[in-house]
Amino acid sequence: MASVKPSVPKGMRDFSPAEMVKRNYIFDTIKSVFRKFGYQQIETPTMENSATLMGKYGDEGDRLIFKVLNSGDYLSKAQPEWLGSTNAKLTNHISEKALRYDLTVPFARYVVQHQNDITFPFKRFQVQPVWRADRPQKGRYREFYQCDADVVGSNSLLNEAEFILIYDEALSKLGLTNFTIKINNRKILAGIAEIIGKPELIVDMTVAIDKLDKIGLDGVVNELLTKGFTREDIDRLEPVILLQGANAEKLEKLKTILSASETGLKGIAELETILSYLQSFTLIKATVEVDITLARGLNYYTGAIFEVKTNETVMGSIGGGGRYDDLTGMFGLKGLTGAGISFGADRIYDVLEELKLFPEASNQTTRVLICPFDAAGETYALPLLQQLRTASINAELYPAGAKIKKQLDYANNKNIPYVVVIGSDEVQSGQLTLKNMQTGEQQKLSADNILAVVK
RNA sequence: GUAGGUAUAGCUCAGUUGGUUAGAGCAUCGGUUUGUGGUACCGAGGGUCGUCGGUUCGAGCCCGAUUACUUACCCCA
Repeated sequence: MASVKPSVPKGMRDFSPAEMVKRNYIFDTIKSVFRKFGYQQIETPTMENSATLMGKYGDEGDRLIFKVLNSGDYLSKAQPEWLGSTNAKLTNHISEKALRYDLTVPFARYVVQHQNDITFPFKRFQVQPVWRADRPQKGRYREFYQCDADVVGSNSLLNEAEFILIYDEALSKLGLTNFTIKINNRKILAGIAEIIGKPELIVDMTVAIDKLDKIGLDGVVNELLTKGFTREDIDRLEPVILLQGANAEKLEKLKTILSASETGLKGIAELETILSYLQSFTLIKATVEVDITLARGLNYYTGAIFEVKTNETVMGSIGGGGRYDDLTGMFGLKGLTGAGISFGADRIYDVLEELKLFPEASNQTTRVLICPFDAAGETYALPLLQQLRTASINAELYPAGAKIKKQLDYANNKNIPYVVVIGSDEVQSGQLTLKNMQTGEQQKLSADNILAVVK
């Protein structure tokens, strides 16, 4: 067979042992916080039926879904007219499955499919990879992990307040000290579009004002003009998007501006309720900021929306979420409300790496390496090896036959702190040589004493 | 979908206005040291210079195409 240059597909990555230790540290931290707030873990399959996914993320989203080719000789069943039609239609015939694009839609499917077995409100979390056929760039991959927590069947705004507490606790535990949880409400955005008199352009409006801190006011104005807004519309919009002040202050001003919009006022009231819940709790490190320009792309959000940004480094958002009133409606279950949040674990990894926030000890896995000089030493070492493991000490035995130099190199590269050297002297005397790899000190000890020292 | 950048050893990269046998560091293996690592010294293996074509007496270098990777935009975690 011809040798193939080893490589992985675009936007996808291998993870080394050292990286996995750090990744698991992030996942474990987030999961433990989810559990603390009463969320239970589920998993869903890597692939969903295309029909489950398609149409849930907008046209742009559909384009970014990885489709999986049918098995078997699908072309033999092909009809001639398929080839003449659009790409999308042909795809429907030769691909019935697709890789999951996020965790929320599969979760909605799960809830509807298992509704009879679920006690509501149902609080679940899920940590799995998702795939997007996007152009990769910094902080964007084609395969990446999401850590989602969602609750369905409860319209209480306490859930939203708790999401903020979850963000605060998890990110603080990971060592971040300066991050902002931005909060907005889709109803407020709808109210603004209503007041301007262009409710049908709400999506274009939110996409444009979302870019305020990126392209500035002039950029936003230009984009709005190309999307069909007039000068007068923008004049009315400008005071809203430039709103300054403390959260309560912003909401008071908004009440005046949106006084004619019932929807808008409802959105404001919701935010006020969430903020009042938070007054009974103490946040560890997070700053909560009402940000009217926060939009979020997904079109199924209907109430509160969140986005988390770190202020210590340049990085896109590291988390987001919101409330969606009718996600399960797409699968035939009406009237079930839900809300959820997501952590972008891969981006959090990049941030912790950049800020050097990973704990130092996390790159040790094996605690003791036994280095035998010969086969006799190896045999002699076996009972000690088991004793160490029985005592819950991570231990390994370097197979006999290699030079000691090579064995110590191995211990070095794996960051193993203790080495036990066993040669003919040790076998004869029963006094084994224990070497501390950090200090270089050696001492002769019995097997029992070694256990006590390395413990 | 749009616009740039890059492609030379396992990895990170040098390589002069186009000139003879393409280099370094790291990594690997061996040795100095037959029972002791991280430092030092000596040595070895490893490259059809992404691919195809063109210009030229001569191309790693110039030109064209192509593929892959990458950055930014759109969109998004």
